[in-house]
Amino acid sequence: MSQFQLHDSQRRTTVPFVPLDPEHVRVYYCGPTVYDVPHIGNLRAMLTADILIRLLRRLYPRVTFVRNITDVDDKITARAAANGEDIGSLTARTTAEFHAGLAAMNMTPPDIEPRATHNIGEMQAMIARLIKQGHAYEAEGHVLFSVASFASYGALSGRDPDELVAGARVEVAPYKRDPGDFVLWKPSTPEMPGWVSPWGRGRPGWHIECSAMAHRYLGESFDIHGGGSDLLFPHHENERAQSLCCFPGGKFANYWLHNAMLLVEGEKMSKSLGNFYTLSDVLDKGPVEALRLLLMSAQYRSVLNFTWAGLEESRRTLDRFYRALETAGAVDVSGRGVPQAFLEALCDDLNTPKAIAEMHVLATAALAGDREAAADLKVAGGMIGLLTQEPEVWFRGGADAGGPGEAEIAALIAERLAARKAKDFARADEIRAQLTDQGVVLEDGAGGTTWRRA
RNA sequence: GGUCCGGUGGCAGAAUGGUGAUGCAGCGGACUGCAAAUCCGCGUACGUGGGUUCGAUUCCCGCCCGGACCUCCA
Repeated sequence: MSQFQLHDSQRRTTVPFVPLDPEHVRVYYCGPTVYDVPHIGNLRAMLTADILIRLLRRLYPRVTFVRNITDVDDKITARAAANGEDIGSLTARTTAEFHAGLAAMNMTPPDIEPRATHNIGEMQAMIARLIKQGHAYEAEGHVLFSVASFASYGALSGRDPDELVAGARVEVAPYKRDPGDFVLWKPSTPEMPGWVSPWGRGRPGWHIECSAMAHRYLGESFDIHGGGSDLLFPHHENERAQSLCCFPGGKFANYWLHNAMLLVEGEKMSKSLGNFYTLSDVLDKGPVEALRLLLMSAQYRSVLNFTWAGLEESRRTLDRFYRALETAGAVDVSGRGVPQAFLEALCDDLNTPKAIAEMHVLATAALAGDREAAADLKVAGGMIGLLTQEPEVWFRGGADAGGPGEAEIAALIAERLAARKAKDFARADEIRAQLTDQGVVLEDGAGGTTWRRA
């Protein structure tokens, strides 16, 4: 078995991955706050999780993948109000869109997908325990976590708590004992979502939900906790503080994984700037598989610059891979192992660009007639959720493909063949040009004329 | 301002203390009535200034530039 090594954010280095229990690897990922449709930045994070889980499943007998849905949050409340929509309706709709989008992207679904609103009791129990243990305090209807009570606060994100306070630009609420203290529970006005609690009707702070759900489904210690690098501080730092203080006997996450952000045409993409692309924006311009490949074209810890030219290049790369599979014809891949060089690339901290380069090596061999290489290519692609279609479907499109129908194309090809036999090349070229204009490329091969949609 | 990450050929993007992947694009050729696809061949890179070393793109330091986080964000 290839040695899997992973970059751990806390240790700030790449280390061999050693599971707490080799028979059962446990992973927690921060999922979406469901107030809007998924955008390509969300998708990059979700895809990083997907590749991680696919690899772990290849290496270990059992993997539990937990990814939450945050369905109570002030952004949700605000959006629902802005839409004049019921909160439950908004979260149900956006959750469904999220699921549909990830399914379209061929992403591995989580084994458990807990919702914050279904775990309020777990959160309240943790908060009560933190208060009892002296790590949290009540103030003006809020419950706050006391940063000063946790000696290693800042260790995950590499921040010095004292400097944090000095440089803090946050507006410090007067009831905080320490500017770095963060909310575990906060009071709700009657029109806001709220739950009865020992501290009054209120709602949870952002960070406690993940601590509570991770504990409930994975226990006090688990293997990997992941999310976007923007979550490193304060979200993950705070989760860690809460969980370790609540359960001092556990170690919470053993490895922390953070994917880098996405740029769009060289610029930062963010909801607040409003320059983000949703999945459907992308699908208007290219096949979903091309987006999937594009998001894997940079290693997850590198900033990825999303461009339309990049999407097109990814589509052409898939053309090449599918061409290689088409050239080989039907190959038997049942029981076939994952190609070693490809697997080793993934085992090296999920080095997807290198893995894709190995697929190119296989494609080159397959194009030269090596059917074993074609089978390897198919298996490698399948492992990372690519090359799942038949080449014919990729090139010619399914029943819903636009442009001229198959019968029409066949008739034109027949007419062109007759013209060529009669040396009427003007008419033959006219037909080719006509089809090219309609997005259909003709290819004259030894076995006759074939076609594909450009 | 603080903390952290990164700067590789026209583009994307890996590895590496000593012949620098892979793909796209470009150029030349083969094949084709013309194309497409494929095949063969070619070219081009290590932000910058020092240091360590027999030798640095690779290690160390300064500088410049870009990005992330510090505030809702994947």
